[in-house]
Amino acid sequence: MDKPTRTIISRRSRPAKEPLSKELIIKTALELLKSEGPSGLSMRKIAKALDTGPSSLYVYVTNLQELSAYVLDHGLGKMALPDVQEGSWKTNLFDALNSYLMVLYETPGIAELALTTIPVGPHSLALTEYILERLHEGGIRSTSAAWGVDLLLLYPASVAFEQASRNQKGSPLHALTASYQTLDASRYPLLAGLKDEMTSSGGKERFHWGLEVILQGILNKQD
Amino acid sequence: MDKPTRTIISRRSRPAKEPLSKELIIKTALELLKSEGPSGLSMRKIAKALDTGPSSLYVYVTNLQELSAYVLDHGLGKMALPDVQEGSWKTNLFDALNSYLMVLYETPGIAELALTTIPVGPHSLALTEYILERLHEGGIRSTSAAWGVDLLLLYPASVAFEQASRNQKGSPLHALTASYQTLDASRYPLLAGLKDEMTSSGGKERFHWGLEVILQGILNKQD
DNA sequence: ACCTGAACACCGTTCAAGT
DNA sequence: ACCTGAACACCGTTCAAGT
Repeated sequence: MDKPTRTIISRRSRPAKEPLSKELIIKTALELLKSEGPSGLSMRKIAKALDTGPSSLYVYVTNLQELSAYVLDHGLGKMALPDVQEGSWKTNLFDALNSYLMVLYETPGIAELALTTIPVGPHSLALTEYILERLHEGGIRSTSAAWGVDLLLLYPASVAFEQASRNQKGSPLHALTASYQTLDASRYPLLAGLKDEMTSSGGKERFHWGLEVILQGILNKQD
Repeated sequence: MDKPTRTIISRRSRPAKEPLSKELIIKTALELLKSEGPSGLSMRKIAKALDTGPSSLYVYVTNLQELSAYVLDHGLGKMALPDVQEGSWKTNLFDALNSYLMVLYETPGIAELALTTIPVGPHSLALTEYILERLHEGGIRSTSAAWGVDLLLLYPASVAFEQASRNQKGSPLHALTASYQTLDASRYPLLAGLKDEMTSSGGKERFHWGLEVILQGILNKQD
């Protein structure tokens, strides 16, 4: 996350303005994403925050898409992957994915990136590798493992993103809730009957349930 | 929902230019989304296609977000939900989700909407209700059913969206593939070993596998 | 009631020009 | 080599003004 080595440099000639760098751009972008949400992630806003023009950023970064991938990975740096020595493979797997979820909750903009950006970068890869290791320990390997990771990573991202959409005030949540309230019970009887279960985010319990479902399914399929 | 009464009007005075309407706007928007992809879904482009200014659209539609929800639902109108009389609940469930997937494949822009837009509207609701019915037939109900639908709907959308990202040429696919090729086998040994399975889209087989996993998981969890 | 022009406040990206 | 100003080609949304 932090690079404390940098602070030692401190040339006297420049008062506060650090020189531009890829690292600094990514960090600034992530801060903007945290403070302003998805719309904060714009070349122009990042440039302004760094006190330059937008064109200056293109020296360090190819385009916004690439920058977004870096920001995603940088954000994932906060994850805590549990010590392998401590618990069962399953506990560790769940804890890792929970840590992933927490990062996505904390900075909802990252959840959107996780869903729409292809995760390259060391932290994404480390998480994937970690999950593959746990699945391997649990006896799940090869194709099952490869396809399973996808499912296991997708779920937290979508849960976090849905939450984020729900918390936006201007968003279509109102439309959704309104629509569920108005639900024509004769046309959609089951949906109408389950509307409370569907609308409620469900919290930790629901998330855990989903992971269990996926994992049980994977285990079941290969026997 | 739909106002079919309108078609009867047909005044001779206007040669080809239909009068503006919510329906027409949604249809035009969907065509643009099909032909130009996600960037085609813009108020200005829709307006231009309808030979007006963007401000005219706001008479019929609150904003782009709301319009997107309508476009999503309109696109889902092409789904074919299998006749309940014919097959087992499981076959019907899989066929319905496959039909959903096909619509999303055909118009990749819709996949992105499915992932980022809260699905209100008759066709979305009909699909949800249909799935709940099949699950009910299969003995899955209440909370399991409510939470399960979420998982079952999420999966096709993400599969289609991933595919769409993969097929974009300018996209980070290159970066992904390159990154997977360059994968440091000593740092991420399992990932490196599975890179072919992970990169390949896998097609129908993989999709079916994923649905089975989710369904098996749900069935397993409630016993 | 419906439509429009023009404006406001934004975007990403490029490129010639400066230091 | 690095940075910048200015421009290009776009956005969504609003609103006074017209018919």
